Formats: sequence, structure tokens, C-alpha cells
Amino acid sequence: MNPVQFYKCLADDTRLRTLLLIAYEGELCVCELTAALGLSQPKISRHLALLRSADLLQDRRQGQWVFYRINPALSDWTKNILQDTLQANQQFIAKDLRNLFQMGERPERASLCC
Amino acid sequence: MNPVQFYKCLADDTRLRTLLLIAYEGELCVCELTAALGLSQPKISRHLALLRSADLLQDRRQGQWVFYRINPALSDWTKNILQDTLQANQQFIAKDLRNLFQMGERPERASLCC
DNA sequence: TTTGAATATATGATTTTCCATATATAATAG
DNA sequence: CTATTATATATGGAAAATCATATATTCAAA
Repeated sequence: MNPVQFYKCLADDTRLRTLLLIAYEGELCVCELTAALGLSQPKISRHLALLRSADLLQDRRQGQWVFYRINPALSDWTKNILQDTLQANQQFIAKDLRNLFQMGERPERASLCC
Repeated sequence: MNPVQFYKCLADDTRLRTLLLIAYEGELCVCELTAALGLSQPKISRHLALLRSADLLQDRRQGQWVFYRINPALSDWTKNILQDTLQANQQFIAKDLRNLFQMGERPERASLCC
């Protein structure tokens, strides 16, 4: 992956928060992200589409929800950058995480095994 | 440093090449960067000004030249990101380095000690 | 038909680039 | 020593390109 393309993906408030929240939680659906970030659904969807088409995110539909996760096929260095950014900037998403934990009725994930 | 501001600095071809070249070489002046990148002097000067005002770069004048280096006061995580990006993307600046090495009459650095 | 999510279009805002010119130091001629 | 010229870098202003957002609409699943 071209490093400039990669950093363009991170160079936006909504997208970086989204990526770090997903990196922290493992998987989040659009409605959880709207609750956490306090932004409109179309706005978030648009950024998710960008991150998906850049192969930073993977999506899966489960019933009425679409869940996003960091693409496990990402190159090691980009995964490391995301992890290091998360470790060094926890306060950057602290409020978003609080919003997420206060959200009622978060959709249940289907267990991936068994 | 706000991570979004930081990544905006890296999210441009000219700026990322400039940063990685300087990280690799330790210190470069504007005329060396123009030779390495093959871009106009005003274009490079503008991006350098942006990186300086974001505190990613430090400059010092020596005679007629202005030398730029990575700001040593940068936070550890941002310095690490730059180093990791350089390690994982050496081919990204390979051609620029070749241009630099082929450049004649590179200005001499004053030794910093004694 | 209701809920969750994606997209199209238009618009506004920010960024990037180019050209010309300004400044600052250095080198040279008189 | 002073005036002139050359070299290195910075910047102002305008044009072009890119990017982000809002609103309205559409699609898909239950």
C-alpha cells in the first residue's frame, strides 16, 4: 500500500476516530459508530466506504447490521502504525468510547465459531 | 500533537518524501531537496514552511543555505511513526536518493562541534 | 412498512500549485 | 570599501484541484 494513500485515510478527524475505535473494539457496526461519534449516518457511511475501498476496513453483514473491522490482510507496518497510534492517543477517542459504552441495546455479534 | 494534524502533514507526496529523505539523511538543504525530488523550489519551500510551522521540522541557516532536520523535540510516538514508515517504505524514496547522490557540489555542513 | 445503511448531487471549504517577486547572503568588479 | 551581480530561499496572490458536508433519495433486510 502506498504510504501517502494510507496517510490520507488517517488525515481526517472522522476517519481516524473511526479506525481507532474499531481497532480498540475489534468490530463495530454503523449504528454504534454514529452513537460513539455523534455524527450523522450518511457522513459516517461515506467515510466507511472510503476506508473500505482503500482496503483498510473489511465489512460483513449480519442481519440488518453491517459490521466493520480492520482488514486482517493489511501489511504489518500499517497495522503497527494503527496500533501505535491507538496506544499513544487514547485520550483522542476517550469521549467517543464513553458514548459507546452508554449506548443502549448494542447489537449482538454472532459468535464466529462453533 | 494532535494525530490528525500530524497525519495531514504526512498525507502529501511531496511532504512525505521530504520527511523521509530528511529522516534518512539527518539534514538536507532546500537545493538538495529540489535536486532529489525534481520539483520546483517554491513548491518545496511551501511544503517545508508548512512542516516547520507544524513543528515537524527545524531549520538552521548556514551561510546561504538553510538546512532542515526532524525536530528533535517531537514526541516519541511521532518520531517512531516516521522511522517505521521509513523502514517499511525505502523503495518509496529510492529514486529520490539516487538523484541526491548524483547531485554535484552538495553544500558542506559546518561540523557541529569543536 | 420500519429500521439500518449506502449513494447521488450540489455546495462550500480547504489545499495545492504556479508565477512572479522579495529578501538575504555571498562573490566579484571597480 | 562600495556597487553590482549571482545564488539560495521565502512569500504574496491567483487559479486549479481536492475534499468534506448536508440533503434527499435509494436499497436491503426483517
